[in-house]
Amino acid sequence: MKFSQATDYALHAMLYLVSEAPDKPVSVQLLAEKLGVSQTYLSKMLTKLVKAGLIQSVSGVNGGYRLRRNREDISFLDIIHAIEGTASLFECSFNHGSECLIQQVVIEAERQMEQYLQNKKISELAGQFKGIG
Amino acid sequence: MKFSQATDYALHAMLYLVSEAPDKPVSVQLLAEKLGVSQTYLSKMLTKLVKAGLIQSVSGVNGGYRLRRNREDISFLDIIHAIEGTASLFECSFNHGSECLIQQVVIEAERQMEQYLQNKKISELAGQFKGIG
DNA sequence: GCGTGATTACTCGGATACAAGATGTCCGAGTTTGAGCGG
DNA sequence: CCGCTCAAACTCGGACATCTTGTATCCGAGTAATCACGC
Repeated sequence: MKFSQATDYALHAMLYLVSEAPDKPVSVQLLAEKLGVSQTYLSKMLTKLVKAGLIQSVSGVNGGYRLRRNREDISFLDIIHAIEGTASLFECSFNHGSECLIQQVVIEAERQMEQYLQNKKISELAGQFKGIG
Repeated sequence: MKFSQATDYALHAMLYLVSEAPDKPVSVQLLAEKLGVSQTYLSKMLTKLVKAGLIQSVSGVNGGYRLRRNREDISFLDIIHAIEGTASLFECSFNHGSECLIQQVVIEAERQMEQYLQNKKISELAGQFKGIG
């Protein structure tokens, strides 16, 4: 039970895009260099963000990745869900009827966390962004 | 990013102890039979619960595991922390100064979830407990 | 009946095995821009 | 100067390798209650 490092990468990459390049596409190479991670692995995360509709890819020379939606609309939860998936964090493996009381409690707790992450927009941090390193 | 099945086992085992056997020790064998899981694996979880101080082991014949604390005091968070560990769910892997804004947001979200789980006691479900299967 | 030892029913911990997921690399294919070159 | 071709700079996707973690089993050691047995 831990957030993956991939989520960490994705959040920082999105913060960079929102802060430094609102409309110009940024290449994986540059982004990976700024974050200090490998291009190929980072590109996998960006692909997921594309599939989630958060950013779009621009192919060809001078291409790269660019924000798709309005910067104010992108929440932490959007990014986390794009990488980690939207499946519930808890699934009861016993088959007691249809509903497990324990599962209901844990899922409600999860909902508390997601609600907070939903209301928190990545753009709120953009002003204080001073670069990655 | 998912709760482990071990946590699922531990929560159900604790619910059983709180509901059905407030003071008599229950053997791993019986508990595993009730839950329908392997004894040896379940015993690993129970060991963790012992180390967390939630239950105590009674060795020898007619031994087993028994609640240690007051049943009303045991929260979901206690059990989850005993199995999953108390480490933060998110750790920024970049070294920008000392504090990462992204990390602060995620950790605050995590705190929201934990607060809910802390206030939710396992004994609240005991009344509606109808057995596992 | 009573003490002593053996048996039994438990927990405890380490070693091991296996599968799945996270992390990371490599490479070939497709796409767009732009430069070079011939007419 | 125009149009064609080709190279370069990108993304995209699959295949692969590796490492960690979760899941699970097995076994030997320790402990306490109880049973058996001899006195």
